[in-house]
Amino acid sequence: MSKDKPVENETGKTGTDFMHGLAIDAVIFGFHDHQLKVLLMRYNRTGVVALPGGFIHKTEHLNDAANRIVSERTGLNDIYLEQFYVFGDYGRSDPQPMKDVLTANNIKHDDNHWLLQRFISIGYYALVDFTKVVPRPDTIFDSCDWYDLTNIPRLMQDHNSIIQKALVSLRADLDNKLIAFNLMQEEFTLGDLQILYETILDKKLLRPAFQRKMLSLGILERVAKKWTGAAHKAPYLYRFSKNL
Amino acid sequence: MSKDKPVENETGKTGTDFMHGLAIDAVIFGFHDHQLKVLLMRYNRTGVVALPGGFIHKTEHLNDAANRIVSERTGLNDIYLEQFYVFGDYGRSDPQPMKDVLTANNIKHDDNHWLLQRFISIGYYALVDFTKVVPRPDTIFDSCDWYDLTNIPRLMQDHNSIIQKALVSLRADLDNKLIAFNLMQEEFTLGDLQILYETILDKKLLRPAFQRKMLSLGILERVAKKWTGAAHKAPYLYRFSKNL
DNA sequence: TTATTATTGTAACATATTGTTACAATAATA
DNA sequence: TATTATTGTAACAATATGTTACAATAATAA
Repeated sequence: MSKDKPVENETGKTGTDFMHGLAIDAVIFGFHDHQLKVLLMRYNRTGVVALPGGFIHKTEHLNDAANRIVSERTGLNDIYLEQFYVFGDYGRSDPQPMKDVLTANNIKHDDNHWLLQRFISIGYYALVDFTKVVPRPDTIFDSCDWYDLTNIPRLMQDHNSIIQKALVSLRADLDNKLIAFNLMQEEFTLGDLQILYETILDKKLLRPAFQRKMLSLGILERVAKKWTGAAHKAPYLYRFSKNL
Repeated sequence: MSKDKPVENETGKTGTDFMHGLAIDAVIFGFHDHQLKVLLMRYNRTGVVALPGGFIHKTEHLNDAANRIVSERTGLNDIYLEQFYVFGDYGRSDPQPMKDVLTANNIKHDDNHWLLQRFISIGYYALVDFTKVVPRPDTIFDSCDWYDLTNIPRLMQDHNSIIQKALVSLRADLDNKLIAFNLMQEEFTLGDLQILYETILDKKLLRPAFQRKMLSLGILERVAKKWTGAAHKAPYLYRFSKNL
């Protein structure tokens, strides 16, 4: 979980510290300004944009690797993470964009370089508090930033379809697991929460039914404080109750 | 998808045709005699029992590999398969049982043999028509048979917990996807179907509600024929309608 | 101070879904 | 032809969800 200078090993010629042929790609969702956001890496010289990802150390638990990768990019710990699919089609990874990046980074490589071989990639999605994230570039890509989900550029390899599948999984999980709160700040109004749900599900919800449902879950704690606001009744603030 | 004599390569010393460090484990569910069954491999000499599994050819799609592996063990094609989790803890695979199997099979190996290294395993579950399956052993394990889910022995590595996780996933999918039919024969009564649901979910269901729900799905086709039976009203036979 | 305005919290009712009881319709057997 | 066991489904009850309505604010403007 080093947030310091990345070690040489991570891009070295041998890469002997990592398992080969296996990668993790992370779809890190945030929510801000009525928009779902995804954290993406960009190599400015070539313009290649990709999902944050990484590899699994030879003695590292898979889920630990996913945590480490997401922590390194966001500066956060204890992140909500969910494995959602394994992308393993042969030929899914066109090596050319990575080749360009390596060249531009002055990393020696031939066509047998392990980063240019076939990878099977395990997809994780993460839900984070947008306001707490400090995006950090990695060894290979030199910028790391939020993109509106509705405005994702053409990404490296099959990363566009990975995002789509992550979104489908997030929607399916929304009703079963109680995970939307991971995208909110600590305290929020039911109105905020409704906008989040509407954005994720891409459909309008009726306020009374939504509030009734959320409150009946018994996982929201009403905070005594109220909102400072505008010319109308102030909404209550809630927080996710850890008492369950 | 060769159902013939397994090729030397599959267990050879080099295994160069397969991706290393990655495996597929398949939880193949069947249903018979009011019981959920799982297909398991056994090496009779050492008594090791394990899930059917296999590896991914270097140019093979991941999902194709899963299909191939399940087809090889069951003799079936067009099998319902679902990726459900990736098992990647370091140390999840105690190499000793596999070592014993290799030794007993007279396969030359030292501790660096690729089959004794760390594997990350992609879990698939399969739903098959029990009556259509012809279980086939593989290169390493010399028998392949059904076990009652309620009576699974101690399995190799973490395979017991893989089965548990598969069952949890199956239960979760049961309401969302319409997959239970894959465990039935072509024609079945609503009573049969209810017993299947009750067995999977491990709880009693009320008949009128269950029938109403199943019929309202609009995916069941009532077959004109009726059941030959006992001293009471004969139930209708249904089949899953492909017209949707 | 007192309307005005916009938005919140929630009651009240309507509709839909699911749970439960009841019973007529069989298909053999006695 | 009665008996028995089980099926198909109607009928009602209990919940859950969708919708309308409205009182309760929190600022602003008169």
